[in-house]
Amino acid sequence: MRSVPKIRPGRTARRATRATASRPAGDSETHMPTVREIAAAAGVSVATVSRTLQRPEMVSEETRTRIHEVSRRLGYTPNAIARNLRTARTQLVIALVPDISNPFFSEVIRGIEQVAHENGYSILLGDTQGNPAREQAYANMIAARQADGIVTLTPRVPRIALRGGRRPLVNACEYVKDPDIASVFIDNVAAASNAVNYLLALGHEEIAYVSGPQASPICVDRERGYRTALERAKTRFDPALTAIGDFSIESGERAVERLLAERRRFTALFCANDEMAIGALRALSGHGLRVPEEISVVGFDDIRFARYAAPPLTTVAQPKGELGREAMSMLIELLQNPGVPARKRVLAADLVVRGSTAPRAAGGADSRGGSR
Amino acid sequence: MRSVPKIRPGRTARRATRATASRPAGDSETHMPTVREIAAAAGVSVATVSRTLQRPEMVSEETRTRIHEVSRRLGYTPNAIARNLRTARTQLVIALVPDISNPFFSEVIRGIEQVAHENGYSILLGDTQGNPAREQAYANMIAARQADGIVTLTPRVPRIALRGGRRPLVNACEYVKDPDIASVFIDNVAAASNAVNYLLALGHEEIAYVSGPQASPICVDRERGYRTALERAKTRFDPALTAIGDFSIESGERAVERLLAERRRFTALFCANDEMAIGALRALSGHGLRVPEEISVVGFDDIRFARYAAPPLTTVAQPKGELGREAMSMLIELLQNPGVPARKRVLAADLVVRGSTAPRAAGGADSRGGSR
DNA sequence: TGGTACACTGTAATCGATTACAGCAATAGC
DNA sequence: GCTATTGCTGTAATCGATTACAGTGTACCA
Repeated sequence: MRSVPKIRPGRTARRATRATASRPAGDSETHMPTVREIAAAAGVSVATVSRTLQRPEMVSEETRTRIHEVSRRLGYTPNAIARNLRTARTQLVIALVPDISNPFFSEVIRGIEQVAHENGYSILLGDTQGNPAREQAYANMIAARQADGIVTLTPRVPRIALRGGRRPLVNACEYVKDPDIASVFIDNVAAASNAVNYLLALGHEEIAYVSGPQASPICVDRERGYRTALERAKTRFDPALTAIGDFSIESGERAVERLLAERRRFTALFCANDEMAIGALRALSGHGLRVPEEISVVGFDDIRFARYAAPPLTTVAQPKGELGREAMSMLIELLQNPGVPARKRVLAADLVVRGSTAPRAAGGADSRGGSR
Repeated sequence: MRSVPKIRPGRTARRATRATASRPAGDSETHMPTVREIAAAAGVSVATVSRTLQRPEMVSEETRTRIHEVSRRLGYTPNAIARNLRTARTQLVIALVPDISNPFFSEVIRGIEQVAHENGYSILLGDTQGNPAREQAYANMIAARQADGIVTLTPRVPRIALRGGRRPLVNACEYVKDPDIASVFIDNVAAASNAVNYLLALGHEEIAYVSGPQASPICVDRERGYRTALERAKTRFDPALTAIGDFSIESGERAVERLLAERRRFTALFCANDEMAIGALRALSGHGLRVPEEISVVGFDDIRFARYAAPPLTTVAQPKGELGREAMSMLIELLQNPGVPARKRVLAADLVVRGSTAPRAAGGADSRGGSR
C-alpha cells in the first residue's frame, strides 16, 4: 500500500549465478538471450524475470526496472514456443476456407482476424482448395497442439481428434446439423425465399435458378427457399429452369449459356452467389439480353464487387464481417470455458435492391426474344 | 541387409518403466497420450518411439510395427510444440498483407500457400490493415520464434529483431531497395510505361492517371513509367491529369469524379490498379461517357473480376500466383541455408488487351463531350 | 517479545518431445 | 579366438520458459 519502496541494500549487487550464466563474447552476434542469461545479468533468479513479464505486480519496482533495462539492453524476447509448451496453449487458431481468393471468404476471414487480434490470437490460414485430405491435415494440427482451435468455413466438418468433451471448433457460414458443433450462419432458406418473393412481386413468373454444388448444405437450403417461394405463390416449379454451377464466375456464365442454348423461357434469374451472378450478367449481355429491362438478376452474398457490376447487382447481403466476428467470439468462449454447450447462432441477411432487377416488362420478354 | 529380422526373445515382453507410465483409467477420456506412455505400453524407451516416427530405418521392423499399433490404439499424436521447442523450428511462416480482402493479395497468398504446403510449412495470416504497429507485432513473432520466416506484401518492411546474419524475410510485389532483403516483383516502370505506350499507339494524347498512395514504391514506379512513356512520345505531362486514390474501388470512382468536376480533358485513363479502374468505369458511365468509344481505360494487376467488368478491362497482368510461389521458394531457400545472399527476382508482366480500350475517336471526344 | 502477516525472491519440477552418447548382441574380419 | 563393425536400443541431457512451494526479512500487533 505504500508507494515508496524500501531500500534493500544487499539486492542491487550483481552476483553471477551458476554455470549457465556467461557465453563466449564472439557468439553474441548470432545469439538470442534466454531468461537464464537475463536473470544472471540482472542478478536475480529466472522466476523473477519471468514474473516481471507475466505478473509485474509481484515484483518490486526496483527489481522490475532493473530487469526491464537488462532485457532491453540484451534484446531479450521470451521464446514463445517454450511458453506454449509449458502453458499448453499456442494462441493460434486455424481458419479453414475452401478458397481464400473468393471475396466472400476473405471478408469473413477479416472478421475472424479482427476478433482474434483483439483477444491475442493469431490466425493460421488453411486454404484447402476443396481437398478433404487437406482439411483433415489442418484439423490434425489441433490434435498436435499446434493450434488451439479451428473455425471452418467449409461444408464438411473434419473430425478432430481430441479426447474428452473438448471440441474447439466453430463452423461459420455453412449450417451443420450436429448439435455438438457450434455454428454461426444465416437462414438460407428464408433469405433465398425472400429474394425470390421480391422477383415474384415484380411480376416475374418464369424464374430460373443457378445453383452451387449440390453437396453444399447452403445450396440445398437456398434451393429450398427458391422452391418454397414459388410454391407459396402458386407458381409452377420447373426443374428445367435450374442450372448447376460451382460458385465460380465462369460456372455462372456457362450455366446461363446452357439455359439459353436449351431455349428456356425466363424473365428473372436467381443465383446462389454473386460471382455466378456476375458470370450470368456477362452471358446475358453476350446474347444481347438487357438487364434488367428484359431479364432481372439477383445474386447472393453482396461481395464488394456486386455494387460495381453492370448493372449493379441486386443481392442478398450476408453480414460477412459479423459472421467471422461472431464465429471467432464463440470459439474464444469455447476455449476459455470448455464446458459450455455448442451454440447455434443465426444472423440476419437482407435483400439489397440495386439496378439488376426491375418489374417484368409488359411484353413479357424471354430468352428467345433476344435482339440478335 | 537381411530382410528377415532375428527373433530376440527378451524384447517382446512388456515391461513397465518408471513411475510416469500408467495413469488412472478414469482420466482416459480427457487425456492425450505422450511419448512416455506409448513407450511404456510398447515396452520400449521413449527414444525408440521417437525414432520410429522420425527415422524409421533405425528401428527394427518388429519394434516398429508394435509401436505403430500401440500408437494407433491409444490415439497418439506427437505434441508439435514440444518438437518445435527441441528442434527450434515451427514450420510456420507469416504472410503479411495490408488487406486480405483485396483479390490481388489473396491470389498472391494462394501462391505462397501452395509452395508452403508442398514443403511442409503452414501460413500464419498477418492482415495489418495498413497499421505499422500491427506489422511490427507480427514481425516480432519471428523474434519470439513463433514463426520461422515472413513474407511481406507491404511496402514497409518491418525491422525484425534477430541477431546474426539471419534475416528470414522475403518481400513480394513491392520493390525494396535494401540489397539485404530478398524480393520478388515485376518491373513496374516498364509495365506501366508499356500500358501507356499502348494508349499512345491508339492515338490518345490526353491520358489521365489515377495513382495509388504516394507512399507506396510501386506507385512511384508506375507513375514514373507513365511519365517516361509520355516523354518518350514527346507528349506533354500534365500534373493536373493525375488524381490520387488509395487502391480501393471507391477511391477510383472519386478520383474520376474529381477529374470530371475539374473539367479536365482526357480520352484515356490509366489506373494504378484494377479496383480503382473498376471504380473509374462506374464514374465514367455515371456521367454518360462511353468506354471505350469516348474514353479508354487501362487497369493494373488483372484480378479475376477484371475480365468481367463492363466492358472487360484492359490491364497489366501481374503473375500473382507466381509472385507468391517464387517468394515462398526464396524464403524456404533462406531458411534452409541462412548463408545465401538475398536475391532480387523480376518477373514479367504483360498487357492484356480487352474491351475497355479503343483507338481515339475521330472527333476527339473528351470529358466535356458527355451526352448529358 | 513473540507471533503472524506480508512482500519479495529463489529452487527446482515440469511441459513433451529430440538426440548425443553409451551399451550390448550378433556378425564379420583376421 | 579375438577384435571391429553393425544394428538396435536405452539413459539422460536438453530446448526455454512457467510456477508450485519454500524460504527470508520486515512490519505490525498484542
